[in-house]
Amino acid sequence: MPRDASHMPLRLAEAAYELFAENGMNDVTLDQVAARAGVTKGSLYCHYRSKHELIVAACNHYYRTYQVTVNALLTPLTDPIERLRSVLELSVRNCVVDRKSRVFTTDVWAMALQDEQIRAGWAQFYNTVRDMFVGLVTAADTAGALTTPDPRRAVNLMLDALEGVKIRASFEPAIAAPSEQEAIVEGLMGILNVKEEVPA
Amino acid sequence: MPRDASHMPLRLAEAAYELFAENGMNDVTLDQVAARAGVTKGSLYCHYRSKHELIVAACNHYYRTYQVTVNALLTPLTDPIERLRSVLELSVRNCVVDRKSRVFTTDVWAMALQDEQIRAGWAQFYNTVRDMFVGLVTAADTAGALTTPDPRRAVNLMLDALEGVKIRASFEPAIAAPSEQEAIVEGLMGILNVKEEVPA
DNA sequence: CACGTTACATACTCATCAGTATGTTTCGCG
DNA sequence: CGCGAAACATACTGATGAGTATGTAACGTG
Repeated sequence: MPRDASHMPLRLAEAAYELFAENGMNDVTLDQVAARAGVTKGSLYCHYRSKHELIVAACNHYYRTYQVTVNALLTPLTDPIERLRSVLELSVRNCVVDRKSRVFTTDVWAMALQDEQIRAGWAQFYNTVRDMFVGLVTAADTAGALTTPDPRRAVNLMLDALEGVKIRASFEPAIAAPSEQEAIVEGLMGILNVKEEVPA
Repeated sequence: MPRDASHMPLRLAEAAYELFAENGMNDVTLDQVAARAGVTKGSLYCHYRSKHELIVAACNHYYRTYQVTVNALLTPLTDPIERLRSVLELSVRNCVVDRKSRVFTTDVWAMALQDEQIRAGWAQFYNTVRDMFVGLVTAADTAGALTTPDPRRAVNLMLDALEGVKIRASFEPAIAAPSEQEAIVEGLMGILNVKEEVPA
């Protein structure tokens, strides 16, 4: 066996994610990615056979990182409503503050429209996230902390709003104000927490 | 004055929009745009000085078309709640059914992240749309059809969800089912129609 | 009906960048 | 220790496509 390069694929995927998330996938060359990882394009092609493969790797890296972050946040928490609120606060903060994440996911969405594999990857990631939220809502529901007749539907709408917030944050810097963020979290909680129906 | 070419800028902008909305801006060449408009690239450059200028024109064409469509829908309607619901139904149908609109706006969002002018253009368009919705909600409110303490905030959250639906529609074809669309419209109405607050 | 201006076409340049061909270093293993 | 395989570097190719240079056709005007 030659020298140990088992860390290189991840190293390259991270470098790719960083650059993609700063400048957009179209404006990043493989030379740049290789340079940031401390190698040259020739070496990059030892580990990925095309730019497309590297993009897929960068996506998977992003998905995994998200999962790890959320798990770390949830592990110490036990109160159902606190768990739900914490993830929402994290998510909103992320949408609003983290420009990198916005740039990257927006590019992924755009690319997914033309690319089956990217689309499937995002769909799977999104399903995982949705299942997690449905779990959190159901737990809060059985604990009596809220009442949601159709958790899955409510979670869908709430996640839709969350993605919308991410987009809007690109156009309205004012959204970054703490009071705005709180209000958004409240709004999202409101979507999940269906109160008594008013009879017509 | 030579031959009348006053219609060419619009003609080219329309051709550009069509192609951008089908294949994404990156995958469309100026030769293609010119060809669809029935001219050649040389002629295109008589009316637009760069691809960027053409993209801006395509955006403005899209914005104007949206406004015209909504106005045509609203003109004959008078009942406040019907006006609100109609626009929501149109918007959801559009998000869910019209792939072109999805491809185009997603590309615009991605581009806006790197381009001040595109960003400003979308921001202005979005403000107009938001103001329209705030107007519709306020009208429905004064008519007693719903109760929304902070219309602007509610409209923001509702529009966020609407954009989110557009994204999700790219990954979940099942969303196109009529029952799903109705449920989404109900959800959006729910965001706008804040019922009695439950005291803590 | 010249003549100048503008629309439009043709044919080119030139920069960019994904991908490749080929050489060089590293290092485990027989 | 030397040999082979994998990691890495260097230097190239080739396609693509935005933008340009230059020529021609249409048409209003004096």
